[in-house]
Amino acid sequence: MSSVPAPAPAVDPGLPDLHRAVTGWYDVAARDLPWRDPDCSPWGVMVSEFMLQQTPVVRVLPVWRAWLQRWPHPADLAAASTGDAVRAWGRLGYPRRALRLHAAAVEITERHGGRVPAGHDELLALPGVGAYTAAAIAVFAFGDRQVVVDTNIRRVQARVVSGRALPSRSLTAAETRLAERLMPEDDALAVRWNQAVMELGAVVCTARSPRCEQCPVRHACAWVAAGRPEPAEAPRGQSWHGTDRQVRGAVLAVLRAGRDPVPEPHLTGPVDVATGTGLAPEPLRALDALHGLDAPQEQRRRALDGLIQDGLAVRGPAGISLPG
DNA sequence: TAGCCGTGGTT
DNA sequence: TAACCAAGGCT
Repeated sequence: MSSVPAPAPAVDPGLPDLHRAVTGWYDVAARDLPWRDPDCSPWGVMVSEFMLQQTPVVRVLPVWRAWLQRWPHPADLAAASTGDAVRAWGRLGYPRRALRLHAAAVEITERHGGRVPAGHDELLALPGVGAYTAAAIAVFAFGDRQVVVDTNIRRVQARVVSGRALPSRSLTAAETRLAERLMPEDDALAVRWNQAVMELGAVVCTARSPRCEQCPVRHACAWVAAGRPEPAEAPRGQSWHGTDRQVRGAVLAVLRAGRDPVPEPHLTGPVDVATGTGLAPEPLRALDALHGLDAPQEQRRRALDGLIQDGLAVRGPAGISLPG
């Protein structure tokens, strides 16, 4: 025994206190979300994780309910068309996530007997499942003791432990190691801990106006102790107006609004082509919005080509539509 | 790795 | 009001 080197010192001798404070707060303050229901299926958890990638909870809720109602099991979605998945995705944004979720459902159906796999590596191999989502499903659907590092947890760690206003732009190995050291050893407690820190970051330790007065660990927070210094680096800024992304979204909105193929010139041609086309009211409204952007034909064509390239749209004899 | 991929609420 | 931000993944 004496030859065994002493273990590295714990991050903080008060770690159990931290665990108690945060999970205790969570027990009282947690939002009642359907995918946190103990009866929620792994598939329900998985769908929620896909939808929550870069999309706020309040916008996910109604779409998630309708999705699970329509496709209660992976095989149900796998049997549907990708176009139906994209349409059901609605306006959640990043519609390629709908394609990836569909592809994942196909793979689960064909290679996992229709059941969401429980293993982290098998999850990670699914389309649209990265390090975060694999860990999240393993933890929240199967009770695994896995390290979850999302934007909320990164921010809480940056403030409470590192004393910085915001984490760096990209995830570092040090952050993952820190998350591992902070995680409780007990499996069940680790699940709650992950959920609780995430929730704390989502509703209290927010990016712009943190509600420190509501924070269960404000007295142990390094950032508060340092006087809440400003962020080290300026935010990147997400450009939108006039971008290809904006046009791409507007083109897809036209396709999503109706079932009938849209003649290609209506999307990419001169603006006046769009008038009196016999389109249903909804697609016509979306088409007006597209043309209201006043984007060059070249840009609209580029957007459409990109959508087709990505499998979000198909070119048929009668025009452009969502896939099959 | 940095840039790209939607959409709408908040500040 | 323009900018920022949101339970990321992929190339």
